[in-house]
Amino acid sequence: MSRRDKPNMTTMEDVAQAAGVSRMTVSRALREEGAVSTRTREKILGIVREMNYVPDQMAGSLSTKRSGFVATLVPSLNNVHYAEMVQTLTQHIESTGMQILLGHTDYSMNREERLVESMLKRRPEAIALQYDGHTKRTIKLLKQSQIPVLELWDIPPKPIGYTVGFSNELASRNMTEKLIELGYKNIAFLCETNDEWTRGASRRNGYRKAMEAAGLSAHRMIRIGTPPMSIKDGYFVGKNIKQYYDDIDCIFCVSDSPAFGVMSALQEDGVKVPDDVGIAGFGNFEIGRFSSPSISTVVVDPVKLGQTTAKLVLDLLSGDKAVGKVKRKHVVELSIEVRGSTQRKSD
Amino acid sequence: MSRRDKPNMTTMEDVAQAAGVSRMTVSRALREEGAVSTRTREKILGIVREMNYVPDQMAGSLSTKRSGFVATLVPSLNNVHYAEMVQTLTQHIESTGMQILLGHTDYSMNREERLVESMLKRRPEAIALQYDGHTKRTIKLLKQSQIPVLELWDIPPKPIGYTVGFSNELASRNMTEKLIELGYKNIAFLCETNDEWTRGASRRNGYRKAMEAAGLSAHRMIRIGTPPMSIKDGYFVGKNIKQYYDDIDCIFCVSDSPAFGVMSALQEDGVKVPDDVGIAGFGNFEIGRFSSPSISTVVVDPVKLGQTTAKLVLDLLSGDKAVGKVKRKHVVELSIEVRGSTQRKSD
DNA sequence: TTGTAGGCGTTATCAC
DNA sequence: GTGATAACGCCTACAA
Repeated sequence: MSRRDKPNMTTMEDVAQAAGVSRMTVSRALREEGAVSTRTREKILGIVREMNYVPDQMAGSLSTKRSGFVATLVPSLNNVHYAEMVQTLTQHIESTGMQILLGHTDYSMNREERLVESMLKRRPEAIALQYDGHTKRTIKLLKQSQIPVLELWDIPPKPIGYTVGFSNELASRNMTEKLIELGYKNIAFLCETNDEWTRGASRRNGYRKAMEAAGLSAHRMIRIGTPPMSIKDGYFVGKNIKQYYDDIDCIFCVSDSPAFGVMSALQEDGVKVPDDVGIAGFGNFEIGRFSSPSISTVVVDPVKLGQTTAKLVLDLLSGDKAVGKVKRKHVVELSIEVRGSTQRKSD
Repeated sequence: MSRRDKPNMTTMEDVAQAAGVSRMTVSRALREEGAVSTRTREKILGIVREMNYVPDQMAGSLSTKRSGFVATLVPSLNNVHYAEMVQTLTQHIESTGMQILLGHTDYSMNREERLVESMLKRRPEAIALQYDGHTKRTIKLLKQSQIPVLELWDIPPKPIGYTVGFSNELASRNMTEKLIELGYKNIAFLCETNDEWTRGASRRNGYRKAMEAAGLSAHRMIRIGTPPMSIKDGYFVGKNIKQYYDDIDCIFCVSDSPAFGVMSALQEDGVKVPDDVGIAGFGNFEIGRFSSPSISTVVVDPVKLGQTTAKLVLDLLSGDKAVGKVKRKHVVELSIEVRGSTQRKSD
């Protein structure tokens, strides 16, 4: 028998016997569900503490059909935004006694599919995941799961259920317009090669549209590496910038990390930022706030996103009659922050 | 009835009926547990896919007494080290079909206690958590839980069960010795005020011992803020350095973040790093690698730590006869990386 | 206020 | 190779 037997995991029955009552009374006492005399309850709670009894929630859930789980999928934990969002979400969800079941997809739709399936086995009461494209099967599983599905960050073209996010395309377009307004013309866009990453695609589109709307050429597209793009990727591009285009006056990067990398490389080679070349990023990462010059960026607010998501989940699970009327699309605002890396001396 | 009824969540019984067999056969087919004819199995698996049946693992666990969970607690997700460690651990654990149940303590022992209790309700098969002091009750709960307890990162004075980590004190001592070797004498130590954070205390001790061993004074202790210490905290100290001590020639910081902050502030005020003042940090964070100058630091390897932890967990759960002989203390090596911020011109 | 009976969805066990 | 039955530990529903 390869199975580890917990010889004497104390059970509710044990507590009941020690207290001289039935399991039900213990169960009630533990859940502060009115109908227990104060005396009995106190006695029971005393014994519970003494025995360090910890109820088995799996058994409870099986009975109540409420797992107490909210499944959450992010592309990566190793990313301040996702980490912060998850922390915020967790705090709010935990305050109601529920727990987060967390997974990271590594930016892979297939891994996402596997994770969705394995999480669904835990019968979460809701699932929140980043929209970034899903496999057919993922979508089918989510739809059949009978639970609220929340897609986060980017706003999907065809949402499965609820949505909390913003338009990457719009944000990118706004930033590009800002750069144009600042006087840049030969703006390049730096992003990943991997098209599976639809977020990158949205941002690219925003750039392209802004450029075209201003009568500028959007052909300076530099693509390298796979998401998430790193400082190193940016550095490489910076060091070899001439081999891409030699008339660039500004580089808008799909994230702050490569933006920092590009900037460092250019500076090492004597290129002045922002005077010779402007640099902009996306995400408001620490490294762009504290670099010199600091890097202009699109600011997302992961805490806000986490709060909005939490509120939405709790509303949906509240059992309220009004659930049917919960708004399906929730928009979190973005803002553009212009910093030193694009503070061009007027020319 | 406030409870959401999943009207028709398909169950194993449904699959069984559709396949014209009993639940047990479905159960067996699903778990590739030998005794099912190939014909039957294929038929069943076909139906399972068709119906998009997802087994209820809570029910399964109740029966097998194996939850398939490994509980993991870290102080914060918003920290590259912990995030990376968790990702590594997750990947290894997932490959065996188990899942990570993750929580963050926000560096609070009380929050840790609450989390441990709520996780224990899920009957995890093992629990891995950062050692950083525990409440009495936490320790009691962990001991009674009957599952392997792994304390990570720092090595506790009195381990509860297994240990994977390093000695913060030793690492800090080594770095301080290195700084002395580089010619610094009036070395200050910058850390948090909050003593609950034993890691900070260990690092402080290492510094003190190295200084005293070299016949130097360890009185230049700057304490500010609560963990985790931020760039901002460091920046504040840098800006007001004269109000602390005016003869400092080197500042060893409890982490790279404040190290970066101190350095930025000093540089803004015309202090040359490393020539006037050397700066060292702890943790090998990105910001210290890419600052200029780059910041000398103690390098920890979260991936290694995650791997070691995963292997240990899997060994312990393997049901192998040799479990009794598994080593209890696992050490992950640290290294000192000397960078620009302490490359003093010989004097 | 408390207790009894039965079931949640799965698997262990033993019989066929 | 397959099925019937009895758990797993808790909670719902109803009875007292």
